[in-house]
Amino acid sequence: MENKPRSEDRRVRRTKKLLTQALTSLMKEKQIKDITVKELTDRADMNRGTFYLYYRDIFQMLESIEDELLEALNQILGEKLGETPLNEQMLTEMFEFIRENREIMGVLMSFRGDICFLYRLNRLIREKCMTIWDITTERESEFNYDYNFVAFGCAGLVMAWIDRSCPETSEKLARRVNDILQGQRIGVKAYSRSEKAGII
Amino acid sequence: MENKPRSEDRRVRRTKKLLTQALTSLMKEKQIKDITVKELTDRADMNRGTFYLYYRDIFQMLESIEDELLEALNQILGEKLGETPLNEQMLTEMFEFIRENREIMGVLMSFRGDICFLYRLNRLIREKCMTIWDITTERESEFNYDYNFVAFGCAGLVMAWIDRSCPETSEKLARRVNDILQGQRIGVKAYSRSEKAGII
DNA sequence: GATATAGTCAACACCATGTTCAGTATTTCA
DNA sequence: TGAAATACTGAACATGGTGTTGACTATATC
Repeated sequence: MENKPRSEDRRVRRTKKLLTQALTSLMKEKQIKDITVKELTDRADMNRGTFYLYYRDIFQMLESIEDELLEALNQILGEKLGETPLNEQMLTEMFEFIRENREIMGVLMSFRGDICFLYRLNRLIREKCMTIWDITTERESEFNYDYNFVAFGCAGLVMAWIDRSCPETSEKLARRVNDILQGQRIGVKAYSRSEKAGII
Repeated sequence: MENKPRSEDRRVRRTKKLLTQALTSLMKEKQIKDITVKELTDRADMNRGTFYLYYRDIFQMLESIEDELLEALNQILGEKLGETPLNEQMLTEMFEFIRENREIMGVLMSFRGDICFLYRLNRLIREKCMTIWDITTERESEFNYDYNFVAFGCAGLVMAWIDRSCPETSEKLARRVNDILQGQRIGVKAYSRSEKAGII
C-alpha cells in the first residue's frame, strides 16, 4: 500500500490520499450511499471537480481502493500461485497487513462496509487453495461448504479483531486460526452452562 | 413471511409483493445502487408514484424487507430469549425458513447483497447465545472471537448452500453444522495433498 | 527557470427524486 | 348489493446532486 508506483505526481498522490482519508472518515459516520461528492471533497478540503479527475463516482472510488488492497494481499499470498504454502507464517503476514491498514479494512468489513469486498477477498484465497490442493471439479462441491465455513469464519474473527483495534499481535491471531484449522475444538461449546443447553 | 397481518388491504399486499419480486429480480442483475425507482416500478408494472406510498427510497425498502425476515427468524428463535435451546432441531427450522425464502435470502447474502443484513442476523443469534449461556462481560472478549468465527462460518456455509439452490435438506445441513460445532475436525485439512502443503 | 501538469472556480445541462392533486379503480363492510 | 373508504394512476412540478467544461492559477518536474 505504501509503496505505490513513484510515477505519479506528488500532487496526485496527495489528492488521492486525502480523498481516501476523507472517505474512510465519512464511512465511519454514515452509509456510503448517503455520502455526496461535495461532502467528500469538503472534508478533504479540495474542489469538487478535482474528484472527477480520478474517479467516476464514490462507489467506483471505493472499488479502486479495494483493488489496491486486494492486489497487495495477492502479493503476500505469492504472485505465482501454488509456490508458497498457506501456513502460519503467511497468515501472520496477512494479519499484519490487515493490522497496518486497519482503518480502511475496518470500515470495509464493518456493517457499513462492502459485501463485495468480502467476496473478492474470499475468492482470492479460495483460488489459491484450489490450486495448491489441486481440487478437482468432482470434489469441488464437498470442498465448497467446508471452505466457505472456514473462510467466512476467519473473516468474522478478523472483524472482531479489528473492531477492538487489534489488541492481540498478528502472530497470536495466526496461531489461533491455525489451532482451529488443526482441528482444535472451536471454543463455543465451552460457554454452554450445561450439555443440555444446546450445541451451537 | 407468508402470514402477514391480514389487516392490510388486498391491493396493498399485492403491490408490496410485486415490488419485492421486482427488486429481488433486479438485484440478481445489478447492484442496488444502480436500480432506479422508475426501473423497479416498470418491472412491477405499476405507477412510479405508488412506490412512494410505502417506501421512502429503494434502500429503505430493502431494509423493511430485512426487518420482516429478521422478525420471522426471531420468532423461530423463540420470542422469549433463554427459553428455547439452540439445538439441531432449531437449526433445522432456521435452515428450512431460509430455504423457503431462498430467493430473497440468496440475494441478500450474495455479493450484491447487504453486509448490514449479515450483521443484523449475526447480532440476533449472538444476543440469544449471550443470554442462554449467561456470558459475563469479563468473558465476553474471549467469547467474541470464537463466536464470530462460528457465526460467520455458518453464514458462509449457508451462502454456499443457497448458491446451489439448496440441494441438501435442511436436516442434513443442520447435522453438518452440528457436527462442526461438536468439535469435529473441519474438513479442510483433508484436502491438503501433504502435511507440508500448509495448514489452512 | 521553462514547461508540463494538477487544482480551482464558476457555470451549465441533465436526470432521478420525491411530492402534489385530480381523476379512476378496487376493496371493504354494512 | 350499494355506498363509503381507500388504493392506484397519470401528469406536472421544484429540487438537488451529478458530471462536464473552459479559463485561470498553483505546483511539480526536469
